Amino acid sequence: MSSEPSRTIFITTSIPYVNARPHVGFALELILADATARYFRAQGHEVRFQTGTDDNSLKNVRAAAEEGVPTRELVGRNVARFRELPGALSLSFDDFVETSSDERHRTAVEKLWTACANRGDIYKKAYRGLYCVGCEQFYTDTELVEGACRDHRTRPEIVEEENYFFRLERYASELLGRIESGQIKIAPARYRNEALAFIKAGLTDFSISRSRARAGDWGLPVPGDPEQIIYVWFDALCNYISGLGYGKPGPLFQKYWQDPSRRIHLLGKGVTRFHCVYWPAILLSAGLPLPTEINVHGYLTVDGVKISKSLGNGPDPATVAERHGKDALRYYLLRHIRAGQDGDFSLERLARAHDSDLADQLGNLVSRTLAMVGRYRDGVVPAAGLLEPIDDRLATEAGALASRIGEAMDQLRPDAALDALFGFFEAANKYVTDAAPWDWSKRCDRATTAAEKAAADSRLSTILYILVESIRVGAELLGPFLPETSAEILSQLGIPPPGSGTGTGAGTRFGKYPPHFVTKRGKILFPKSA
RNA sequence: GCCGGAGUAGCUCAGUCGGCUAGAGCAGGCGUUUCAUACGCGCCGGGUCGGGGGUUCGAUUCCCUCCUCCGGCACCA
Repeated sequence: MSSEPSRTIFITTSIPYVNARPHVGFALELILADATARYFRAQGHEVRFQTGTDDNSLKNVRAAAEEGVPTRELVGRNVARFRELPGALSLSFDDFVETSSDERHRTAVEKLWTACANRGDIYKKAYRGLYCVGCEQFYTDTELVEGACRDHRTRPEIVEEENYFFRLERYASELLGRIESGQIKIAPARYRNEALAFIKAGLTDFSISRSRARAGDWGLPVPGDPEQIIYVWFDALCNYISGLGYGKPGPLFQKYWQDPSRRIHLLGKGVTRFHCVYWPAILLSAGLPLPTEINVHGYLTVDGVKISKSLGNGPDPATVAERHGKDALRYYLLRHIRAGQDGDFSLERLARAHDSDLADQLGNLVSRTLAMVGRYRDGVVPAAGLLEPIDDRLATEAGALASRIGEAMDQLRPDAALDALFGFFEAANKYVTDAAPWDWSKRCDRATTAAEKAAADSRLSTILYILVESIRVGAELLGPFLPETSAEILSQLGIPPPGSGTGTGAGTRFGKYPPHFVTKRGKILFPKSA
């Protein structure tokens, strides 16, 4: 195996606006990103995984107004809920950008604006629109009901204000080329097609500022024109580079934005246009590198019903994780919500996945194996003797696992990776049945000659070794997806925690771990409730 | 309206360039093992592959049409 050169990877989630507490829909994105980041780290890449919150959204202002609290207060309260997520969901992000309070962000946005302005891509133009005073919002004709605002039943007035515009049109052909050539890889393909169709339909310059009044006096002011607030999308998209210190470029920005092998954005299908069109155009204008991959996931329904932040019908991921287990939640979201597709979240299905996949297949496999090592070998893993075909088959499958998972993860497909992993655990369970170690133990006891006893004993040892080693390899590979479970299994196998022992990469190779280490039967994995 | 997806066993979905008796997982039924978290393993799926039409020796897979659902074109993870 040739060792791949170590490469750096930058991976982000989109940043949600914080008008409410986080729900499972966003947890999906965080967990997808986390598993991906952990996977690449385990592969020896230098990874920086960043997330954050979109504090400056007008939706936050509205939510605060409805509650009658200052925007700052509402944002602060909800940001805190998002910040609790890493512990609750085992997230391993390296940085968290709060757009309303992070100095790095403010300086980065200003710098980005200035860079685009210096390029001649920002200009002032009158914006005319139908404005509802009650909503403090502009509407298009189609959003109105018989010419009136549906909330206030009043006819909006025509309001005109000067805004700054971004010369999006200038970048149409360049964007087209970058996407068609695959320099920006957009997956699934339908979102790539949508972006292309959108660009081909003709791009028009878009407004990137609001009057201070229209922005609810919330957000970042335009450099040199404090009466204008920067449009929240220009602001929010910038978070990706502000966390790397774009405002004051240093080694971090160089390493993870200028030079990395991959810049990966994970996002939901609702915000593809901003990421596939606006954001790359802004970067082109500022003379910066573009994302290499834009990976789009679908939306979650809950028991078949659309999640709505304002309705608050999205389950709180922290609560679900606490009640059903973090790894059970991670597992459900990573495997049973198929990559790039919409999916349904239900506690029943989560419970079913927990019981039949995690407890019965994986947990029980570990349990029965350690029980046999305990009973037949006093907890000490024996060395293998000669391998029979049945042993070879499982060993071969174990040996191929890493590359199968690698193929899936290179396409950012944790669901496919877990398919492979759990298919392997299933094979290991079949192996137990077929190899029937208990038979060899009995044969050992009933043996009438020393040679017969030795043969049976050796066969039993081989089976146990194959089993333990299979579980070990599986557990190593499980790490990015179910970190706690992985660590617990390795610990029960008597393997020292990462950093002190098996290391990465080679640790997923079958047959590498030496025998004679002592297992420590621990707690039941995924205990079932009833 | 235009563009793009999707409609396959009770549920969730796979099905490469058209072709062996259309598959998997879950749920359910039957059987079986005993190392194990009553867990595992084996067997059981006659489903008009949304409807209709067409091309073809032959279509779930190509073409047309219709129906249903969803998304984009009109600032939601």
